[in-house]
Amino acid sequence: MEIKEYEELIIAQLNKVVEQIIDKGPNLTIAVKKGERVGDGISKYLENKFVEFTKKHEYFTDSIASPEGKTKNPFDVQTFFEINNHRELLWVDFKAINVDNDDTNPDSGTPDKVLTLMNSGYFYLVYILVYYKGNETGLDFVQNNEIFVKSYFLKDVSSTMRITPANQMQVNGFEEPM
Amino acid sequence: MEIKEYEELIIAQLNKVVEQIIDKGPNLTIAVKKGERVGDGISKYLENKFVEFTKKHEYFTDSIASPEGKTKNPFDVQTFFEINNHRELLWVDFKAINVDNDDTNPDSGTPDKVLTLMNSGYFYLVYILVYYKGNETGLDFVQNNEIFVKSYFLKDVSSTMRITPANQMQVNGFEEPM
Amino acid sequence: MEIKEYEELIIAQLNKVVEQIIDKGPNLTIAVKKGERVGDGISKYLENKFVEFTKKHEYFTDSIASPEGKTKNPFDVQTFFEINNHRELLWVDFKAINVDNDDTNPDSGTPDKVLTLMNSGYFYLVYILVYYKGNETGLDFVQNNEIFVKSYFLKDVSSTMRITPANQMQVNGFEEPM
DNA sequence: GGTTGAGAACATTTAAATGGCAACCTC
DNA sequence: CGAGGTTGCCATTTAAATGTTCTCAAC
Ligand SMILES: [Mg+2]
Ligand SMILES: [Mg+2]
Ligand SMILES: [Mg+2]
Repeated sequence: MEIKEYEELIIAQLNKVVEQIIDKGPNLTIAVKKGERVGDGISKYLENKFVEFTKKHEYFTDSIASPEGKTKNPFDVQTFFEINNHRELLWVDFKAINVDNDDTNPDSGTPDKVLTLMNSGYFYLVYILVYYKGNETGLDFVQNNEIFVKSYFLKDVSSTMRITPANQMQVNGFEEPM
Repeated sequence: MEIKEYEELIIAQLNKVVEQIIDKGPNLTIAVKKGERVGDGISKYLENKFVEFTKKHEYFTDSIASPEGKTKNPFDVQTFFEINNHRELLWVDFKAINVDNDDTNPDSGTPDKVLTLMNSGYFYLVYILVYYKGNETGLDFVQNNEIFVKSYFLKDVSSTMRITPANQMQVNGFEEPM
Repeated sequence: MEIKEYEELIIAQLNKVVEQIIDKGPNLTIAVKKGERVGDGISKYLENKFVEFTKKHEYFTDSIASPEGKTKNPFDVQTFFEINNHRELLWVDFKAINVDNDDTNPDSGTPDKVLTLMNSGYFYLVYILVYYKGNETGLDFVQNNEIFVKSYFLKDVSSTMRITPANQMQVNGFEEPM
């Protein structure tokens, strides 16, 4: 299999898992007041669900969520993508975007962890973006450009990516990957 | 009145307002999973209550909460302390500390806003610390060293205060002011 | 001395300082792609040089550059113009214009830009325009209509001008608008 | 005198928005 | 061509934890 197909398969499978999570539970009871940001709670929800939904999966194995209380953990989910005796480690970073706000440029991880990951022989850091809106009692996952979930690899991030003084990669939440 | 007494009166009155808020509503329905940080939601709650509780107040007037959606606003609450025809503007910054966590060193505002405030002829930036713990359905405000609320002025902050690369003042949440 | 002459002298002296800066270093190693803007970098360069070049100066004293990171700072450089025991505070704002970009038009376009800003409530005293072009390794300062530097003297800063707690400039204001 | 442990002090990382400004686009 | 609005790009600020390093005291 070509590398390109292989990578596309990973992305497609990740999208599918998270789409299923959203499909089974399209709203959460996490309250969102206007202008409030609840990324932390949404991420924890998706992390746990991801692990649950990949307990038995055609491609993903050994998924773990970011450990409780580890507020500086380098991944939200770690999982392995397995195909034809090849086993690829993935670090997933969820981004939860409130589409009622004007714009967003989330911190996207320290660049240092890219090195950590590569030194351990792996490569793939993946962002998974989800979109939401507050309602009276909590929040709904919603579509952006007709999709609920957008996954892409750090290696494909837009060239407008930059490093902030806090040593975080940063890229606009609506910027297309390459 | 001496400056010292005057300042002590401000602090005592601030503590009293927030103690009353907590007394009337000692728990919130904001869910706190272990290791999660819900400072944003707690701050918004306290901001609105502070405004409500100082609508008619012996000392505080014209309180306003941080405007909705302004995620970069320099204060959580702005209020005026009035006594003997003297009117003092205060900028309040709430800090919500989860006592189940090991430690905390919250970002405490950009140092640049100190100059902004001074240029406009004012001086008093106040931190108001509250403590909480998650429970099954939400959170309880709790005591730390037998107090629910600790207020102090930026000018009295511990000398261990430092500036982070993100241009935020930082100080340990349990550090005593001078 | 007439006001008009006085103002012309200030402008002439400002132009001279910046012309000297450009003369001593006619190119920078700041990379410029077409359509990109590097105003920030050029401004920082000119600010520091301006302070350096007016350390000992016939007319300018006590020059300071804008504090690092303060985007809301009302000036790029603050300096004092001294003549005959008269001391005038000047706030300088640099504008860097890439002549390769589509909008650039000599003479009339640029002053309009400046007036627009002024009408929208900005209050800078002097704008100093410099022109540049990208090259292979960085950028060159260039002439526009045979001049390297163009300064516009806008209007006096009223003594009632101040920065409000909401971080806005205000003239003749009484209460803080939010 | 060196080692260990504890505590203090500080650095780093995590959650995601708004705000500013030059360049571009449209009429 | 000019005016006005929009877009793209980046900087800054906001929510609060853990983790590392240094210092000092006790053994
Ligand atoms: Mg994440
Ligand atoms: Mg606060
Ligand atoms: Mg400028």
